[in-house]
Amino acid sequence: MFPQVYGTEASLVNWNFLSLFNQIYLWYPRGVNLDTLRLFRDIAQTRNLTRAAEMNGVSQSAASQALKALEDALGVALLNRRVRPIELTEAGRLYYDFCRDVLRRHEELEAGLEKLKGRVAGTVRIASIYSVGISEMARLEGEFARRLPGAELRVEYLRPEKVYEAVLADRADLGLVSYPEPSRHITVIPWRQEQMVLALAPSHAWAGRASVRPEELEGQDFVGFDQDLPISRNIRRFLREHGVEVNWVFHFDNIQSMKEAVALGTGMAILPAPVLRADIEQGRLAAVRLEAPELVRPLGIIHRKRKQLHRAAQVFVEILREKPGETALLDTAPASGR
Amino acid sequence: MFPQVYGTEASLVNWNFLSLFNQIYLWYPRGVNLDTLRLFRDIAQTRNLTRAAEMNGVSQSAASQALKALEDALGVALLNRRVRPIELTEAGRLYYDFCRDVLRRHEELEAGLEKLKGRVAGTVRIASIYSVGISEMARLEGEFARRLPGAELRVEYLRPEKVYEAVLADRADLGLVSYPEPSRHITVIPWRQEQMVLALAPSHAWAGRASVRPEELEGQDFVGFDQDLPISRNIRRFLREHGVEVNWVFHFDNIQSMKEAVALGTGMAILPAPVLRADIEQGRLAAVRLEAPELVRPLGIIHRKRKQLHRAAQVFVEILREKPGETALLDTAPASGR
DNA sequence: TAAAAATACTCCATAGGTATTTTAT
DNA sequence: ATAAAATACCTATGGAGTATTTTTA
Repeated sequence: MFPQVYGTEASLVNWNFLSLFNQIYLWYPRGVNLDTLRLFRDIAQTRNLTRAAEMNGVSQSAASQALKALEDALGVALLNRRVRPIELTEAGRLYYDFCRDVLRRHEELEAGLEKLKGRVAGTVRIASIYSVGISEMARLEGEFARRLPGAELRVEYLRPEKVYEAVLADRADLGLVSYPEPSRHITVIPWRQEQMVLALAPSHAWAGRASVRPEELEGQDFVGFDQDLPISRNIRRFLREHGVEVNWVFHFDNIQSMKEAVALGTGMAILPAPVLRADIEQGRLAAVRLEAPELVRPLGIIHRKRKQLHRAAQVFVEILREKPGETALLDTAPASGR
Repeated sequence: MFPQVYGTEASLVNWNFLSLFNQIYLWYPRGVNLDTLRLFRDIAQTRNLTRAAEMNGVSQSAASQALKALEDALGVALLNRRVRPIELTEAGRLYYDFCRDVLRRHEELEAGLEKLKGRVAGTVRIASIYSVGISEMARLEGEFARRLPGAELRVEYLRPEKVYEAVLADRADLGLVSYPEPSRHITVIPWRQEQMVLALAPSHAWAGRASVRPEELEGQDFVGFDQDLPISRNIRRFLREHGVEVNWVFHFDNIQSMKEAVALGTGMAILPAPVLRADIEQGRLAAVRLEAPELVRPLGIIHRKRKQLHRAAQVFVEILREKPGETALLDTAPASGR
């Protein structure tokens, strides 16, 4: 708090017993904030650091350190670690109650503020890239409505840069993007990895095949993404690594155009499997598995750093993350059910 | 929260519109914790950032940044800055209530924990170096008793290193030391600067003088502090800078022994004025002002970093800091009253 | 022996400082 | 003109990650 008050004079001085202490006591100081309270509440409830850490999107190590710092700040042990599963001490119970009270009070505050802002606290505003897909969203919307019957979900489909813009300007609570890029203002929550497959015109000779090896792509006509998109770089690196050169016929900056070009037989394309589902079902396109499990498109949830997500938005994030990344590994066949 | 999840792959990629945004939006993210709540409460009460900052021991700049971060996190303005003095918005009032509720709840928690620890929440445990002096402490104790009639003050006088030890081990809430040294575990709150004066035997020829110039010290017999104490280095640097060489007769590691040596006429000494008061009054020692206003002994309050000081301890710190540093500039004459 | 928690080590984001500019009376 | 608040710029630190060790059942 007053770190460099004596900086000029006294910190040149070194009392040797002090440097000694530095070696004796090694600890991990840390600020206590709402995240800490949530974490401790979850630790108290689950009696499991690892799980609580996971629930709060941090590592087990971070949870352990936060806990230690908390105990240190309070000057009292909150958990009895001599037993498994861990149990709360008397002080721990007091602190647990404190956490719950404050967290509840904070929810009230949020509700009050949302009301002021003239919004229903239950409205989640999503900005999404086109290629996340309507069908996927419909499923999410259903689940959301089931869990929070009173709440509303508003989804806007935008070009990627507009998604970032909407989140930054607080016109959207959450953004769904591919190759999510954290920045000073944007926090990324990983969502899922979509398997990339080879999209073909249904009339193409390979249309019926079970899979294709990368080497077979040599010299084929290809429809690609604009060169400066991350997904394009990824694909080109992949081809390079397999020593394959393809014949780029067209480049587009959006998946819709690429699909059309492929459907017209202009060439083949490497695309995320989920975006092809409807087209395959309706016979407009065919898809073949590529023997390249590493070729995926990461999707992420973005939101403004430090912005406190309200309850409904948190629930939506939970729903998104519930089905872990592996939706993506669905085969090229029209994925059965959900 | 998930900072390097895509670190390996995607952060090599740079979407140019993102870097653009980084230049457009410049803000100051910051965690919200109890300090923030206290700060905002004080801002709301004083309607004055600068004053509130001061009350919380941070700079005006820090307060401004914290406030901005807070508004950002909440997504709503808390203050109307178009007027002076600043006034709260509707949201600001909501947040102010929130702050008070949480802060009160936190005090309850603390009280509960202190009770558990078997201590009265009103007991402040002070570890102090000897030379802060009994008389000074008596005054402080009186003021403390006046403000918190139920509370108890327990003072232990220790050697400097033991003071640090007691604070580190949480055997003391606060420590009073000279040349306070912040460290990984210790936070320093500046307290006051004690003017250094020339201590003489009452029989010494200079005893009646109003002041002495540094140059006059050349060749005099001196009683000094142990060489490796910060105060000793300070004094020796001072002499060196004035091109003066004195004749060191004895070195001691504590002020009491030095005073005795001086009283016996072994030599003169440069000592902090306040520690001499009683001896001067009782005629055991004389003191003369040194024409060296820069020669001071800084005193500081230390406490464990991140340790939450309880209410009574906070009050004690306030009392300590109330009389700002200039007690120290009292002349060598037996300081009149307070 | 396996699962959970604690610790070692590292990195970079950020809280907060000083200095300066902008804003409101 | 002046006092307060905001901003520019910079640095030390501490929050949180991965990797490893220690602990309990």
